[in-house]
Amino acid sequence: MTARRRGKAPSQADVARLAGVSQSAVSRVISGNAATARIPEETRQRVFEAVRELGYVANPAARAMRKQRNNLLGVHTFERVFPHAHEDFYFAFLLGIEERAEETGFDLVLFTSTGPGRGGGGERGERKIYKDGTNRLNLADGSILLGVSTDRGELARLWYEGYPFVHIGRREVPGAEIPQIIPDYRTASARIVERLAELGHRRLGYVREWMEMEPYEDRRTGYAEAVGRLGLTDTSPGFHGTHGIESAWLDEVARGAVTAIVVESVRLAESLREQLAARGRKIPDDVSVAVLEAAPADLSGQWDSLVIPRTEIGRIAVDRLQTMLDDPDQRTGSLFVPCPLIPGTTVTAVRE
Amino acid sequence: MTARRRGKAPSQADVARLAGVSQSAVSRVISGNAATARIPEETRQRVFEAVRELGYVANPAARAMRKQRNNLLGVHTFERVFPHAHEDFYFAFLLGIEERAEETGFDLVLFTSTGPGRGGGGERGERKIYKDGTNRLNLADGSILLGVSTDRGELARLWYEGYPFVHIGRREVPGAEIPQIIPDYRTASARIVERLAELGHRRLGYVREWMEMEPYEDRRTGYAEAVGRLGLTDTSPGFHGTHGIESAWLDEVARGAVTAIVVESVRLAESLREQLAARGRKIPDDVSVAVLEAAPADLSGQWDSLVIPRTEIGRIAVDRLQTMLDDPDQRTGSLFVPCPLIPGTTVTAVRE
DNA sequence: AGGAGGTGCTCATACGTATGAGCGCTGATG
DNA sequence: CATCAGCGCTCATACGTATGAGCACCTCCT
Repeated sequence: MTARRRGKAPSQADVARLAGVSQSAVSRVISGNAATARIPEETRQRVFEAVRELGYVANPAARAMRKQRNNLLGVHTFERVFPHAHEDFYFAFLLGIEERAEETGFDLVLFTSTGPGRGGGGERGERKIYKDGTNRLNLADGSILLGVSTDRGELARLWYEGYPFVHIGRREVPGAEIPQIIPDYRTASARIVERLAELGHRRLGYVREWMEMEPYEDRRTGYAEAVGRLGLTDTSPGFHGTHGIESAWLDEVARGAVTAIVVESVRLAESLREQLAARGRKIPDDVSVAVLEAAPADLSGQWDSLVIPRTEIGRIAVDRLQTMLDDPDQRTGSLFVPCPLIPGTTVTAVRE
Repeated sequence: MTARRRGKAPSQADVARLAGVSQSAVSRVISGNAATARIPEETRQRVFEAVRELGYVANPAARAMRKQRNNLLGVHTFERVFPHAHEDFYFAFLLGIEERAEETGFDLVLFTSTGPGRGGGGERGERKIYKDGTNRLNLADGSILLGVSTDRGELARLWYEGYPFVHIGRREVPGAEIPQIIPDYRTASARIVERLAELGHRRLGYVREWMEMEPYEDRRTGYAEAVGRLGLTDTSPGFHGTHGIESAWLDEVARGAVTAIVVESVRLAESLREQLAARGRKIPDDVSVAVLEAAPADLSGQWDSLVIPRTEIGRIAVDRLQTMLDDPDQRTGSLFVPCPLIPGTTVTAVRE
């Protein structure tokens, strides 16, 4: 390696000078579009020689400006990644995203500058896509949005501007058809009901969380549909709005009014177990219970439940995004990803 | 928002047209260097109006090309981040990096494209900085290097080319003075020895890992120095080269030849505990033991040990890098970060 | 009246890369 | 010998932004 302009990285022009060719020749050699190149081996060697000598490496900014690609995939999380990664929330998604990005030769940008930063925004650390008129996202060719987006307006604008992105998880935005990749809770819930039916259960119950977010809606419709389709009976007081678990209903369950219960979260399932125990009833001996949620850590509980294929979803998100990048017109719609059921010890055949 | 050129993001030129000014005026308004701007409020408003109307947002590639800054900080790990994050290795570092990046308004690039990717490289998933002549790192203004770099040559080249980076952890490269940020194992080890001395211990032992890496060297010199300085006695067979823990030496320990032992890892400490137990000796009743390593998970063991302030180190790395960016000539040297000792239940005053 | 100094912009250019168009040359073909 | 294809390049330009230089106009002062 020899002389280099002080403080400046060498450019193709420098290489060209050294190799005794034009800058455009250098460009052709390096980003060798062999089809249109028409540069003989000997010249190529001279150029590579000069490249080595100067330690030339392409300027990504210039390259990005010329082509319309960076090979950068953005990851926007609406909160900080790592504290949550620790709690395994974003973690598995990121795992899949990273894997797939590596496999396809992309780098990842974590948009941290969009946070409240110095002085701006609230303590909670919520991140905005648009911040004082600057959308940092378009630094990347496209982005994956992850987490709970509080501001539907931002999503709408992003979509309107034609920026390529996919949203992990369900988020309906009126007037915008944002590409989402969604765990198929609906089918999974239905399958759980089908399985209970196969095991002879006819009278089911459903215990819901208090939240009204889209993902829960899906579970609820899946359950309701399957119950209807299979001609089963649903006797859930909570199904139409109650928050806690009504003790009157629990008494009925204890009396045998219901043989299987579908529950929206492990938290509620644990509570259910206690309350039934207080009434002298055991799971699964007296009542079968399946859970419609599974954080990885919950596996220890041995609940029969569905599993959200987080890593897989991360990988899929990357692929989807790449499809969109390759063909910008193709606005791919939403994609549902099957959620496998994992067997536990809380569901058995009905005994009567 | 109205007409926009099909498939193209609006540029300053478009805004200028709409506002009836020149492109350079737009640039001055937007990246308002108030000092040289000389644009009256009325015009500014017209421009902002046009910006809003078109939904203009700056093109980061062009901007990056013009200024020499992206506000992008690279994070290069020599292996995949997330599988390890899970084991809490990279995790705490990244936590600090992310925090500090957010606070200072930088985005983070995770260099994933540098991995073996499609077809290239080994199964192990090792990542290279230089890959077919392209150094992706310079996509970012500067980078933090994290983990075990196998290839010193890459570091040397990176340094030679004047790219701003800091290396977390110690890595000596002949001929290159790479800026490192290093847990101060040496002082910490010395402090542990001092503490043992204060507690009345005079005859110490040291049990070493088999590895010969720089970080262990630091621990060893710190220990040796302190022992010398305080006039203590060291009777460690392993100190000059043995791998396992010699049973002859353990017998001596059991006979009371040594009252306190410093160990390089929790793994070895656990083993030590067992072997002493087999000889009827207990920690700390008969022998005090301190550990020179602490993965977060190890805290459960209640060993007296040092703690590596990983999050803090991540934050410091970001700040260091920024200093280098602000003043490119200033090649900051290495920085040692103090490692606090955390008290456990395995060290007590000597009893005799 | 004439100059000085300030205001409100515009002009031109540079950053580094990629690429369509084109130019001069050589060798083959009719 | 004229023509023509193909080779091995070079020229020129565009991408979008930032910025030093400078121009036209106005106001104020002497």
